[in-house]
This record gives sequence, structure tokens and C-alpha cells, in this order.
Amino acid sequence: MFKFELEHVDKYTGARAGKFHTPHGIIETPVFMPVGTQAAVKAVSTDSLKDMGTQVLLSNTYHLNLRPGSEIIKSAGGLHKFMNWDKAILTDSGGFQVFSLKGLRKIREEGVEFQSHLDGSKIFMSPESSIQIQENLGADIIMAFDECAPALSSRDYIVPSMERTLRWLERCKEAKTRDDQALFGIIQGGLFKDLRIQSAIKTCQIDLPGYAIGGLSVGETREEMLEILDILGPYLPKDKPRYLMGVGTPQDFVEGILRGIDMMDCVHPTRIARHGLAMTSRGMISIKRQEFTADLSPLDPNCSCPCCRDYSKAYLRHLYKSGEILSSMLMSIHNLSFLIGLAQDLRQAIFNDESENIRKKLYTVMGYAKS
RNA sequence: GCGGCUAUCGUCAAGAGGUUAAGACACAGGAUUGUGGCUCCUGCAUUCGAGGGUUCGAAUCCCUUUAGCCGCC
Repeated sequence: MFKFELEHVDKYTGARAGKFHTPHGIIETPVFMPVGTQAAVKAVSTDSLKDMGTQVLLSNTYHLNLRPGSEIIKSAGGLHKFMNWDKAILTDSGGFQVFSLKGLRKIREEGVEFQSHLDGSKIFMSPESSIQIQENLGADIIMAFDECAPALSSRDYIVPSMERTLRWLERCKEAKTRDDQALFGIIQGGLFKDLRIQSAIKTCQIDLPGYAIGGLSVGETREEMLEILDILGPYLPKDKPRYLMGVGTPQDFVEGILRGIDMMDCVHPTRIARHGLAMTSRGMISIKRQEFTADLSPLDPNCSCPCCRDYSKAYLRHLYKSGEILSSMLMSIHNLSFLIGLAQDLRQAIFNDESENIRKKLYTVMGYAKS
């Protein structure tokens, strides 16, 4: 269980292709993981997710604990049954909410006191309670409860935060009782290279089935983020999956994989889809643009997803302008298909030691901006 | 034919003599990275139905005219 087979490493870039075994199937890496925070990928059914080749979904401990409550999900037979998804699931621990709900929480050594964004009530989350909730949810991969610190944090802020996250990781491991769930540790350290290395070494000293890099894509530039990935590579065990948390523009995705990342998740594709933006083989397209009013060609002529197969840009623009729910559905299906397809292309390219070609294509043929 | 009322951005509408004519929606650009939030940011009337006048100064006052609505013959 939770064996990671490293199948091939691109001899030019170091990009990795592998297989991660979970109780709900094998995840072929590199992989993009759609995010379904509240046990649902916004605007996308599990049938659609399956059709587009999704291998693993993300969901969220903090949000599901508030609503409907993890006991409800436990009594439903776990998250897989509750949301009708029989492939792998990964739950984030609530650590990101320490960042995103900054105004609504207080951090202590023991844990974090949140004020519910729903009704204002006090919710205390600790490494132990996060693990307890995640055991109730029953995902295949569960994340350590950490603090995701803002990228612009000072060294004085990052040092104690990072050390606390390490102590919390020990407590998470201690609290864990189920052996059919893989606990991943999370490396922090802000944008300070020595702290990142320190965090990587100490985190990886704790034997776990996988390791994540957190605290990135939270306000820093792409160059800064990639620099951190570059220096971290040598400190990560080769025989464990490497998960870069919260990253999902096509550029970041490709650059991450070329730096040895195996797994990434992001709300980006589904969020921008709801706001009328598409990732395509010809760059980013805003379906809102006036120029598409009468354009009967597909969103992406090189895409075979249901959205591109069956509908025109003029129709998609009309749906968006009309506020139709179908707009969110089709655009989300497309964007997720694009990233999942990109991951599949990369995996194939890695086996041929040609992953660099995908990067070149991204910046030339596809026309994505380098920074 | 006579009397009254109304006429400000694509739409709804503030404004009642004094610097660049509110706001909302719509429209047009842009943002968005381990998802509180179909959200956020930016732009969008040198012009107030038309023409003339009073005044240092008018969307705001006066006259003429046009259109719509309401009454009366």
C-alpha cells in the first residue's frame, strides 16, 4: 500500500514519471488533481470528472468539518461513498485556511482557533483534530496540519511558524490510527532558501509515504517559486511522491513537473472557468471578448473534450453573458481536461526523455507568457 | 383646438444658478494558484430633447419649438 514506483526520470530535465498505489487505484504521475473543497468540484459532476481522466480529487478538512460535519460523512460510509467517487481522494488538512482565513483565526502552539466564516462560532483545530476529522472523511491521502505562511512573511515570522509546523507534523503522525491512509508532511520555510532546506531535511527525516511543498503560490513571483523548487530537489527522497500544493497555471504546472514534482492541485482552472477564462493550446482565451460574439469555431480546435467537441465560442460567450450555469460547467470541463491532458502529454514525453519539448511548445506554439 | 405634466449615458435614475453632471444595472477591458464570497479592479454623458435668450456663470430661470402622457372641448 502507498508504494511509489518511480518508472522513469527524464535524463535531461529530471522530470519524473511514476505510479502511486492507493486503496482506490493507482495514480499515474505526473498528475493534476482537481479541487472539490466541499466534496464537489464546482460545476462538475463526478461522471464528467471520470470521463476526463481524473485520477484523484482534492477535498477539504476545514470546510467539510464545518458543513456538513465529518461524522455525517463517516456515517455515510466515508467521503468516497458520500460524493460518489471511487477513485483516489486527498484531503487538505485545513492548513491553507490558516492562510486564507487570516482575519478569522488565532494561532497557538496547541492549534488554531478559527471563527467560522459561516456563523461566527469558534472552531478549534489542532494536528490531532485535523487527523481525527480526516480519518472520519477517509481520504486515501491526508495532509499534515500546517501553517501556510504568506510569501511576503519576514524571516522572524517564518522561523517559528516553520518550526511549529514541524512539531505539528510529529503530532499528526502520532495521532494517526488508520493504516489505509497515507499521511503527507508539508515543507515550509517561506522564500528563505536555508529555511526551506532545513524544513525539507527535518520533514523528510520523518518517515512518510509522501512529501508536499507548501507555502508557495501565495503571493511570490514565478521565478521565486521555481528557485525554491530548484534548491529543494536534492533534499527530497527519490522514492516518494512530491506534491506541490496549490499550483495550477499551465506555466507553473509544466515548470513544476520539469523540476521533479509529481502531483499538483489547484482551484485555478475551475475558478477562472467560472469567470469566463479558458486555458487552451493557443494560450489563455477570455470567452467574454466581443470578438467571439459570432465565432462559431470551438474554444480549442486541438481539444477533444465535450465542450470543444460540441459547442462554439459564440455559444459559450452567450452562455457566459447570460449567466447560464452551463457556462461554468462547460468551461470547467474544458480547463480541467486541458491540464489533465497536459499531464498525460508530459508523462509520455518523460518516458521519451522529451519533457523539455513540452516546455518549449508551451512558450512558443501555445503562446503562454514566460512570466 | 385649448390647458397641465414630463423630457439628464444603452436602461433606471440623482441633480433644483457656481469648480471635472451622483449612483445602479448594462456594456468593454483586466485580475484570480492547498476555493468563505458568480468576487475584485479599471473604463464608460465636455454633456442634460432641439433652438434662442437672461447671467460673470444654466441641466437648473425665461421664450420658441419638438415628442410623449393626462385632462377638456
